[in-house]
Amino acid sequence: MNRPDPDISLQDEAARAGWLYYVGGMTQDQIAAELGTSRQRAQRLVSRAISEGLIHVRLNHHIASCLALESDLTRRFGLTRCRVAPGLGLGADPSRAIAPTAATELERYLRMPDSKVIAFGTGRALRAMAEQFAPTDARQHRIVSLLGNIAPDGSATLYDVISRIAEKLKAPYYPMPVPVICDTAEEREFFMHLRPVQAVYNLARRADVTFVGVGQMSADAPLVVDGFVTPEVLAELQAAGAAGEIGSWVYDEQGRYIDSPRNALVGGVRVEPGQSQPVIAIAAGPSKVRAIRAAMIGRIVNGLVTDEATAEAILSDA
Amino acid sequence: MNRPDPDISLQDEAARAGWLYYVGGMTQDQIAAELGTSRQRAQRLVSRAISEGLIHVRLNHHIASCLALESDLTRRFGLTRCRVAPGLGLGADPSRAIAPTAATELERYLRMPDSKVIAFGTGRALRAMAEQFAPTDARQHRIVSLLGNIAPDGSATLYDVISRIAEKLKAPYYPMPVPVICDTAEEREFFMHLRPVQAVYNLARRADVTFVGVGQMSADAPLVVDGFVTPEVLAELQAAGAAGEIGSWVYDEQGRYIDSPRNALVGGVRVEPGQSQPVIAIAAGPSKVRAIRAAMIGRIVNGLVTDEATAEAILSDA
DNA sequence: TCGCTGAGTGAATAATTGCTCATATGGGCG
DNA sequence: CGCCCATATGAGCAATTATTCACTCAGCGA
Repeated sequence: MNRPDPDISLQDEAARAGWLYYVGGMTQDQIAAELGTSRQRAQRLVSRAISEGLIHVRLNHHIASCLALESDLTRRFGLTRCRVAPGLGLGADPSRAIAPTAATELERYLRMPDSKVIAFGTGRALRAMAEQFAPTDARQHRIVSLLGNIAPDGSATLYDVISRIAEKLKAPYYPMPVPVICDTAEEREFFMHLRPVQAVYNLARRADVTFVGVGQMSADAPLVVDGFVTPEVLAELQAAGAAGEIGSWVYDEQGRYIDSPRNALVGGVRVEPGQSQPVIAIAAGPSKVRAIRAAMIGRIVNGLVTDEATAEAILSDA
Repeated sequence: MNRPDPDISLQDEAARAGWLYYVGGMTQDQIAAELGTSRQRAQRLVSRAISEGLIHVRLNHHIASCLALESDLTRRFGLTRCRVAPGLGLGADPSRAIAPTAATELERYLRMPDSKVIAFGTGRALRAMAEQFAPTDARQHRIVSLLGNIAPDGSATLYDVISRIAEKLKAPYYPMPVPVICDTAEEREFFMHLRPVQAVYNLARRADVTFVGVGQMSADAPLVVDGFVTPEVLAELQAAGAAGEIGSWVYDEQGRYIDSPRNALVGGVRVEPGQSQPVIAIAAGPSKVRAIRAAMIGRIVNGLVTDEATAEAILSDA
């Protein structure tokens, strides 16, 4: 990722190949000639340009049915922002489908010339968004994490959405140096009262805009998959009426945070319902329908980026 | 272009096919299945999505050599903005190469929340830009033309860059209802003193940002190609030291407007040198090198979007 | 009504692309 | 010093995509 020279020029070459291919509409043979290399290599450069996210493809047309869903959702749940991306069909990863749309939404805020505090949760969808948006110089903003970055096993790599984003923007960023989930209430107290944690905490609470993922509470819950809760605890939460989770804080069908000892151990900021600033959920997929709807009912979030199938499901069940 | 229903849903379908193809990475067979149509048709939808500009491809990586050229140009000519797009190789239309980059530049201003007056010249490059940028709701801005829109033969179609842009933005726009080039000085006087013309004129003069094309004065001059001046007049202008033209106003090697009777007949606004607001030239191609350099020397423009080959040529001759 | 035009369609085919495999290269490490 | 692993390369081939062609059909003016 950051070896000094050869990698840089390789990226340059890949970017150029991608440019010639997609913008110039040239064939790989022509590109090979242009770059003075073999067709093989040209092909590999182009595919690298895609896989490394050097090339962006966006849709420049609001498909009517998506627009209709957006306005239905906005009306139904009183949202301030709503974007529905066309679905990619069954079997495709919904996170990927919404990533470009989410990235566009993020860029809206990044363009603003005055300094904003932008807060992020975690999750696949946010990561995909982070990979999609175009690097800009947006150092006027501050990027802050809502969640602790200390995982149970010590590895923090899974959750560095914000560092990726901040690097692309050259903006200062504030990770939350606490465990995602503490072992005891005392431990949580201890961490949350540390001076630097307080600073980040306050920054995150007064964020001008917040982007969050939404976790479902079914068997495939990210909390379980990523090892933050055991299946047993999940069962308890389900019994207590859990419908979804945002930043590890679990809420019920009405979007009210549930009163569980488990919630009391979560490090990081709890997104409070009914905010006036935008709180935008980036989430899609059949298993998340219930969780997303509950979050909107409880007004934990007031904005949504999702895909067509999910939007339909949310509306039809409602 | 605007038949009522079938065309709309066709565009929708094309957009969806393009989305599935480029974002979803699906094969045309899969798309055909998804859309319930033949592979043939899927292929045609995808290619339509491209040709109608529904799909946008952008490069998410600053190629090192382009960055270097940008900073060289900025330093050398004291520019406020400069973007250099990677070239598309010999034989390709340079306007197309710079269009996506120019569109990105335009979008920078469109995102601004407070109302701006944005002025446009004409030309192939601007047209290409207009086709590339993403429609947004930016009705806070006003779009104004620098040039007259009455062509010698009465046809105005070639020069409706601004209406296309304004439509995409749903923004109000102000064409300049005067001839591009008047027959006599009296005619020009007459037109320019009409009340509505005055209004547009004043709007254009105080534009917050201006985008212009740059015309060369060689044998392939756009002024001649488009029939605004005869080859004889061109020869006169060349003899008078003409180096280039912006909005039909002809200037010399030092970027000073030349004192020719021909210039006195041009309808529309003359972009004055040394503006503090951004005046951005969108231009590339070997034959324009001299014209672009002169415009920057004379500070008629203080920003530039061009391609690699042109940037190199401008710097090497300087 | 008829014939024309222009856009759209499927089939066939040519061109292009992506993948696999066998092989080379080169730095790190015992 | 030599081995090994990771990575890059070119060839060949299968899959995918673009284009051409012959045909249909709706719209339209004579």
